[in-house]
Amino acid sequence: MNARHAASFPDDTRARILDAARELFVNQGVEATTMRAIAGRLGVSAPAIYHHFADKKALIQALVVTDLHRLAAAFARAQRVRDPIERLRELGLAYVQFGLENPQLYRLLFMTPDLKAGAEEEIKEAMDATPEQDAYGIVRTCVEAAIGAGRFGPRHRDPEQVAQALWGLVHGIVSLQVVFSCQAWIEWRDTMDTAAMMIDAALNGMQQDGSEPAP
Amino acid sequence: MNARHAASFPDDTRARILDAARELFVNQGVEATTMRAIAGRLGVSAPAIYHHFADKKALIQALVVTDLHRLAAAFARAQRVRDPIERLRELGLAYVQFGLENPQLYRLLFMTPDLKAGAEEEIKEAMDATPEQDAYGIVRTCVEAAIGAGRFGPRHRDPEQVAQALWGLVHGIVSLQVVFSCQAWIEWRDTMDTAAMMIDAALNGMQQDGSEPAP
DNA sequence: CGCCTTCGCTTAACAGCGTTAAGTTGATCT
DNA sequence: AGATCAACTTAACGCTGTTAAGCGAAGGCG
Repeated sequence: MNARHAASFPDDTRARILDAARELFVNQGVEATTMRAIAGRLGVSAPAIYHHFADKKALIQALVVTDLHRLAAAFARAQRVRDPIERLRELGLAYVQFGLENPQLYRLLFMTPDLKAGAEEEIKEAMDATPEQDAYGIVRTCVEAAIGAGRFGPRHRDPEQVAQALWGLVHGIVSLQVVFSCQAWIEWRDTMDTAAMMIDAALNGMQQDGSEPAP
Repeated sequence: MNARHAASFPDDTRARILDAARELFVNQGVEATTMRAIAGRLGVSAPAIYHHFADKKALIQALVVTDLHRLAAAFARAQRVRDPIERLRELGLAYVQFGLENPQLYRLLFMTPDLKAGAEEEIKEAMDATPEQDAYGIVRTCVEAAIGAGRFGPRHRDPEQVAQALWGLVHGIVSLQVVFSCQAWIEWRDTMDTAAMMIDAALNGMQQDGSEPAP
């Protein structure tokens, strides 16, 4: 028999490391979480992790690739909306809600530079392998549908650019909140309200021509 | 005489520490810059810094308070535009340009959480002391002018909310670029173009009513 | 069966980090 | 002159991510 010995599950150690790391990262942040803490939670020593991941960066990257799918999953309900403009609106709101509900995970996925520096290939592969879980691809496809239906003005014919602009819009509103919410010198309004207002304004504005509105 | 001895300038050491720290932070990032490296650049030992700043966080915060004014300075040209809507557009473009030209400084100012956690009071004081250097205040004032002139639709009567939404819009576009520009699986468009397109769309959208555009 | 490789893990250790403690120097104040 | 204090030094601490070396059990193979 070439089955593994039944001391425990196949190679669940790698998966258990990822789970422990995710929990600690989400609860106390990435850089506040030490390799020793992750290992300690599993009852193993810190260097044991290095048998499964090259270093801390690789561990984080593996988590990022995995959890990018969670965002796409949060898009499920929004994707059922028929009208492409309405669908874009719902996708944007779902994005903001995802970020507000998982601020530390959001930080990990979208606000940590240098992190994805060496993982381009893996991310691309993960996206191509399961396109229904590629959040950016979902948005771009939706933009393409809106453009194809003639819903956008002449300045908004490039799906890539429009998708990037809309992503930037919602990402900015979420990440401002993540970074500055503790700053009381700004009278913060409810983030979901602000996001809804701005998404509607942007979508409305893109449905007009480039012509000036009445002053 | 109660004048200082003339061995060197009054207490320029503190200023020299800030300058060295800024240069290293901007060139290699905050966490890649060590206290020993900052001190070494001045020819002093690392603990010497602790006579001028409580810890690394305080050093960074002092730098943030100082350099927030640089952004306001970048707003100077845009503020000369008469029309409030046009002025908002130029402010947004200036913001994006500032971020793209100083990506590491931008990261330091606007993308580093926990950093400003204990510095609320100082930032607020710095803003109140020199309101013409309060970048957020400039934008909010401009939004108030646009609202006062009746340029915005009924859903956009709250200057604070509109200012936050517009800030989020430009911040998102800049920070996506800072974090994801190295990711080649996205066909990035020119950031300034994307920003201009989206700023115009949002401003246009806010100038309409909340009514639906023609499908 | 006995050897021997390989895997998964251990303990020990290293270099580097931010930071603190204790001592030294030199200018200033009384 | 003697005390004081700021500004700095060197030495060291505890922590980090990471590497080196070794150890025991599992499994293939003659």
